[in-house]
Amino acid sequence: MNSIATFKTEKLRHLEEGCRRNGLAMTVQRRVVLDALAERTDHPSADQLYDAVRGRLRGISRTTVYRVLETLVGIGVVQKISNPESKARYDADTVRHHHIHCIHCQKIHDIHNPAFDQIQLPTETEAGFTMIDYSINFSGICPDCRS
Amino acid sequence: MNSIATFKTEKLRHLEEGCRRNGLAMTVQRRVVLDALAERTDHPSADQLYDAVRGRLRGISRTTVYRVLETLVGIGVVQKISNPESKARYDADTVRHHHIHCIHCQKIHDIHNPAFDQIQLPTETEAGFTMIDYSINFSGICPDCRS
DNA sequence: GTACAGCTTGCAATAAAGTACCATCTAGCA
DNA sequence: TGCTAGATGGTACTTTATTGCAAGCTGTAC
Repeated sequence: MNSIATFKTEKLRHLEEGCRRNGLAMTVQRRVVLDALAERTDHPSADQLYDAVRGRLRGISRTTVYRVLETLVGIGVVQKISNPESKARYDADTVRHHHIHCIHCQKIHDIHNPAFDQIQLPTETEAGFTMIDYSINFSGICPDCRS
Repeated sequence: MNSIATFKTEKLRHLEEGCRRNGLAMTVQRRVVLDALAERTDHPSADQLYDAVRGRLRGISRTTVYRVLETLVGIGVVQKISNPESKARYDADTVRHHHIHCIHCQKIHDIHNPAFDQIQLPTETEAGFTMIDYSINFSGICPDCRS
């Protein structure tokens, strides 16, 4: 019943494998940042993650958190979420899923619904892009903001 | 054959109506910023738009461009595009359409394809959000970056 | 276990993107 | 034409992100 713990273990293996494949070191910082991200579903920004991580690894620097996140994105262990705010938000879940964001408070919630995964991904658009993946961005108003 | 000119005229009417409805003034700055945005399809950032607009309205300030864009978004004449970069990008096209962005150069291209507009928009998700709209974000590699 | 090479980190400085404040100016209206 | 609310310009500042470099740590070879 501890699905977060399972997910974290899985992500850690993902990180080990990614580091090995890319000749990168398995540092404490990389482990801790990934761990902190994997246990939340609110798609935090780099600074939010920095705040969370400072408590558990004294002395870690803000720069490192930014750099680690970029590295994790680079090796595919973490993804950056598309959002209309002016800052990066991260997600440890890298399998295709979708998001709904509240237009008032900018909260982002996951949508795992197989009905939305049936979109026919064209191999080429009219603009000549090579398609890789897609994700649906729903916009709406969250329960907290509806009052 | 001058569809950009037609679109600009249409947007200008849209702006007039939006200003009237909201008790806002029709300033030159608002007109020029909207005009500059309406003639491009590359979803520029506020600073890119500032550069474009400086040439045609001497003395316009960066602050004003940022403010005008927020106002235009507020009255629904312009929209902010969801993107994984850490800056806002704007679009004068407010009817539902989708985007593909190049993971290398961050170029964003429009996708107007009725096949992608058939998604069944649930009235409520499991998270209790009230749904408003959606947009599909495709990711891929653009022709220029494929070399 | 020790030592080495190279990647990583921390810190400080800097850049980029966005916001706040306030005096001045302008659009819209009588 | 003159008045008034609201908008702009300019500056200062905040937030978010990036760069450069010295010191430190990871992974490997012995």
